[in-house]
Amino acid sequence: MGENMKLSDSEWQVMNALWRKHPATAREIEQNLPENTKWAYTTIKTLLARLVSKKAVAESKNGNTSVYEPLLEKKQARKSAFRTMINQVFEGALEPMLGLVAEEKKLSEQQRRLLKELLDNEE
Amino acid sequence: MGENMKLSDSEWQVMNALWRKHPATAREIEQNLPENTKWAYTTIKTLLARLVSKKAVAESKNGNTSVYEPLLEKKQARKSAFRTMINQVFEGALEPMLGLVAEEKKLSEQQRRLLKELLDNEE
DNA sequence: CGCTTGCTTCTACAACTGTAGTAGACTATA
DNA sequence: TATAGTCTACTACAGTTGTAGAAGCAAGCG
Repeated sequence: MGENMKLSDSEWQVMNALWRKHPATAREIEQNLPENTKWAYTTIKTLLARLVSKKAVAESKNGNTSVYEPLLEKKQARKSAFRTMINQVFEGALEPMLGLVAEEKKLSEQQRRLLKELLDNEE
Repeated sequence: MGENMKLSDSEWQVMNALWRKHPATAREIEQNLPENTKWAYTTIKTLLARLVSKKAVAESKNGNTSVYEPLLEKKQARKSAFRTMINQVFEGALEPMLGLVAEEKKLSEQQRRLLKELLDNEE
């Protein structure tokens, strides 16, 4: 079944908004987009239509208004994007990616130490 | 300078081959593509031309033959793809991504334990 | 009832991608 | 020198993506 779904950058924005709150109308989705994302309303509708035809989103009517619901699950989508990246960007190896994680500012010393350890007794 | 480089799927394949061995001619790159990737030679040339115009790759001539060299560094490219994914797919948070890593088959029990630990003493 | 508002469906259109084919140039070879 | 092989530079062309405008229809308002 529809697992190997490929979302474009803009589609991710919309899906993220929809996962955040759903079911949702296009207007509500608009509200849930990141601050810096300002699209014409019809742009959002276009993206939604594309997602519907991909079967990533379900559309139903409440009167004249469309109400959207994710069909694709967030976890599923994330996992698939993650795998794709590991394969394409890191040529299938987790370690180099974890190496980048270890460089992240956000980590505490504690975490960084654990991650190092994890990577070390790798080789 | 040119850091926020965006590579397409096919371009990643080419860059990976080029990083693996360089400088390289188009023929050599062809050799270094994954087994399952069989492109017409001119397809590779087209992709290389696009990468050259993006300044991800440098082209020089050896006689009549073009020789390519990466300009974009692998680590740089990886980091940037990684960041993009964290932001777009994981909405800026590392932990859910590490959660996926923890589910990976490839990890040893040992590693998985460390990763869990790392994630736990998070919040 | 005509106007404003809000939502919908269609249509648009350029840039980017995936994937080549073609024709011209040069070289080694029979 | 005619022929085959290998490059290169151009051209092609459909599908995807980003981003939206236009026009049509229903509901509330004055």
